[in-house]
Amino acid sequence: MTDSITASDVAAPSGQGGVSAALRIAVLDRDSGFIQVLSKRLDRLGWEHRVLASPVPADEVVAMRLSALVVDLAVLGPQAWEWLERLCGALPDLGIVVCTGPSTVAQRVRGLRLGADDWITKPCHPEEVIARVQSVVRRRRRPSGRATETKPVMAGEVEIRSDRFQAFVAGSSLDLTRREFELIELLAAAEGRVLEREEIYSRLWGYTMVRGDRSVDVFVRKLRQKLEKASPRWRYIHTHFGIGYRFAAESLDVDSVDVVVPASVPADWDPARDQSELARAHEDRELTSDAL
Amino acid sequence: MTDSITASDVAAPSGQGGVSAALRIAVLDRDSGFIQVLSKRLDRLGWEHRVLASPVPADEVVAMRLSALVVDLAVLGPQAWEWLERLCGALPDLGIVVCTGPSTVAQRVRGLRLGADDWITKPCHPEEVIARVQSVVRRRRRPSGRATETKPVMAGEVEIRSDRFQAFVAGSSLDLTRREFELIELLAAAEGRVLEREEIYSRLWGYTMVRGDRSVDVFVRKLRQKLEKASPRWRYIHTHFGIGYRFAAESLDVDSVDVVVPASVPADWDPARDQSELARAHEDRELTSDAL
DNA sequence: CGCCCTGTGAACATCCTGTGATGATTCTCT
DNA sequence: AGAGAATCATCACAGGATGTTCACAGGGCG
Repeated sequence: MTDSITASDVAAPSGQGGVSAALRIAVLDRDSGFIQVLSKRLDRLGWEHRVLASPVPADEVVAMRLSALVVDLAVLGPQAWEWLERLCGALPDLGIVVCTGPSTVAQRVRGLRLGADDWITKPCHPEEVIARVQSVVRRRRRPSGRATETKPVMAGEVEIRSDRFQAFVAGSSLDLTRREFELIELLAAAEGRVLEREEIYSRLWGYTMVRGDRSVDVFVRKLRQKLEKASPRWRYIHTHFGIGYRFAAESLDVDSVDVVVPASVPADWDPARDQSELARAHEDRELTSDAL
Repeated sequence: MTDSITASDVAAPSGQGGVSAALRIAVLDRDSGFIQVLSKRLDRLGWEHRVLASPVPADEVVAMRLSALVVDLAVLGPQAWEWLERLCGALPDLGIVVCTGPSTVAQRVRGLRLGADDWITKPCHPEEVIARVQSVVRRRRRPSGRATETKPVMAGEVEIRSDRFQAFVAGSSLDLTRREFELIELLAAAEGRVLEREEIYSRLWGYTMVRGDRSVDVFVRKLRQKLEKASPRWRYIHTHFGIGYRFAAESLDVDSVDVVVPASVPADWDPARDQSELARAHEDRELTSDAL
């Protein structure tokens, strides 16, 4: 196996909910060199991460809402097995990657049997750690689907529900088509920022807009019609001449002078989504270019 | 590696639904010594297994209905990456463990990124291979553990009983076939969310849907027919054009203006994770109690 | 004042879904 | 093992929903 690896080889096919959406992981280790190098990589990936120097009770780990945990068993001392077992029992959905010094086959087998998802032997390349964490999380994610990310977005009178691919006003559906929904979702996610036509087009259609294409305008019109019919006292999509469109719910009622309600999201919303996908291709490229 | 591992140490107590329930795996390798030793272990575990000496097209792998595949990339030759990628793409639910000779970090990262679930470097102990396969499969299986959940799900007039693989209306069975039942179960479990065709397909068929496949539609139709016949005053499966289907019981009766009853579960429902967690810890404990 | 941009409606092409039928495969019972 | 039934995979076709493109009208901007 002497193949050379190029960026295109490794670049992952950009899936919707791609594997490399930003993850949240913790590293339980004391090897400062390892931690430093790994942290740097994690930063670049845009993953939230946290370094722990000593064993943490399961409850606290729960509270961290991690996707995965990288742990050096050496830190745990003699109670390593017990701790590992308890943690795996308490958090069956947590990805656990043991990354530790030389070990026997028996130890590795035991760790894996106790519930660890992978076992890496130090010294190891941080990139491999990341790849293995991704692999573990990828497999973990599939079942739960998007059950977790079902946060409705509100703006004015409309409620945008990604889980239903629909927008609602007072409980009744706007009956949006796929593209219409993608459009309102995109605009609403921009939280009042102006989006240029080109950007809208490339995000929805996946390729760059050719000059003179009126598709975006047409869909904006259709959306406006449906919004107007369902929620006449509000304006949602605002034209910015020569630039594009901005989404912001504005009431037309006289009494409420200037009610402006930008698209809002639940408090614990994770902002990194959009960027992460872009960052991803980027990331992958870097990953393999320098590495190895 | 000083510990000696004997089969009895690790051999799974023939648990009924344990992690080590019999798996079905294939080994794609030509290293006769390795194969022989591994096969012997697999026999003792009671796993169905099959040795392949040369790359097999994805379709055939599908037909084998495997839990996992252990593969030595050396067997695949230069097209190893391509083959791996295609296989992972087609069978997102298949556990893939690469077990191959010395490799670079880059190669391992690449393999994992392409969809492999683990990567073991030869020479390796067969017990570790087995433990890693189990680890991969354990993670994969979690969601589908329906054996224990015997809570009937109600939606409109239909009652879905996972324990009987049937749905009932007013006590009489709909006589659903296996696929039909899996479909209604999947849809109902989504609790009113829209499921995309691709997702439905990959969850029911286990591999990725090719464009133009109408299987999902056909089964939706069959389901609708049976539901319609048994419960004419309700609509259950709703089409979302260009996306997929959504399950929600809606009454057609005029008096009840807009009765919408999303799939619900009995009041005493416990997000069944509890049980599975318990079950899991249990298994794991057994597995390791004697070992090492 | 003229140019370019946007709003609008409609025609057209395309894609998607519902449906019935057919052949292949698997299962069951003898 | 073999016949028969049940189940599944696949196809072709029709109707409808959706997306795309066009032409024209109105309005902002220099």
